[in-house]
Amino acid sequence: MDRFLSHATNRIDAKGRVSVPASFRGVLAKLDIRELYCFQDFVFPAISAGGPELLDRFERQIAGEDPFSPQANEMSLLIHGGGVFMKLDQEGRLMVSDFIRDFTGITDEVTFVGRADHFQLWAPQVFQEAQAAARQERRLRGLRPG
Amino acid sequence: MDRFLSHATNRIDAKGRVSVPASFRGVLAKLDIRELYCFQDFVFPAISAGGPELLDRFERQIAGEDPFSPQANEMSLLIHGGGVFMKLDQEGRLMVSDFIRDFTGITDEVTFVGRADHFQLWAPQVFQEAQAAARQERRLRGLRPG
DNA sequence: TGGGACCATATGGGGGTCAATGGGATTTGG
DNA sequence: CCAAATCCCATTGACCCCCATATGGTCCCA
Repeated sequence: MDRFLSHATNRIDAKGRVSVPASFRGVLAKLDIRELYCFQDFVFPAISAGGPELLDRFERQIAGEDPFSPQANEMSLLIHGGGVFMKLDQEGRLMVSDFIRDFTGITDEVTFVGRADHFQLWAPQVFQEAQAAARQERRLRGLRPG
Repeated sequence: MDRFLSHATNRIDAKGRVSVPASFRGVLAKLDIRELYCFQDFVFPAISAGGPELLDRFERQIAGEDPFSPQANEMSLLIHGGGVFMKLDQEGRLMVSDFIRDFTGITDEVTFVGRADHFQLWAPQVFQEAQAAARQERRLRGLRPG
């Protein structure tokens, strides 16, 4: 597998760590990603995580604008100020910091959600509801799959 | 790490000092920056800090304009009149002067915010609000990553 | 076909290391 | 000579390396 798919929920231990699903770790290994760039998602209350090239992509987008413009400044505030590099420990776990908890509402469990070229960290219940809402909206618009 | 990333909040002690996050100090060491050039941000109520070459860059931009133009005059007023050099003490702390407090509203805690080639000092709550506003604006514009 | 060996993943916790913080002592500058 | 800044040392707590245990699934063989 070469992309992040499906979702899984894992428990946070007493030290505040959580295991990244093995299938996701496999993708990370395959893409040779050793450090995760994590940032606060622009739409959902979730943390998005992917390789450093995610940040590169954002920075290229900024570079296209006037560097002194308020738009560029705002964008930097989000992707630099709102982003972190994180490392997994030897067992493939990551620390669930306040940076993550405050933004997502995560307390004792994390739902990992695959998004092809990156994955996300959600509070389980929030994810369920967002998914249900998305399904509902799709139904209303008549955009059924198949 | 070769650039300033993420954010962290530290407490100001009884003597008015605050620790610069270790990850930021690591970047400073890597770039061999011993003295910080600090100035009042052009957009947000925050103090920006970086190496002396930041000032050089501003001065080069001024040099490119008519030296007697209102723009050049204004720019100089901001980067010269609104800028200072600061040093860290042996433990990597800096004094939070009135220069910083008055402009940012900082009282007893400082949020350090990475901005790639420099970092900023914010009042924690002001930063939270500015970031939320930036995210909201981005959402309205419909600019998704990728 | 059912039981059990085997394996991979998730989880728990000890202990060392380093960063953040607090405060006394000394120097510096006005 | 006084106030503020800096040096130096101590304490606390968070994070990370390392090893141990639990849990669930698969495969093989009787």
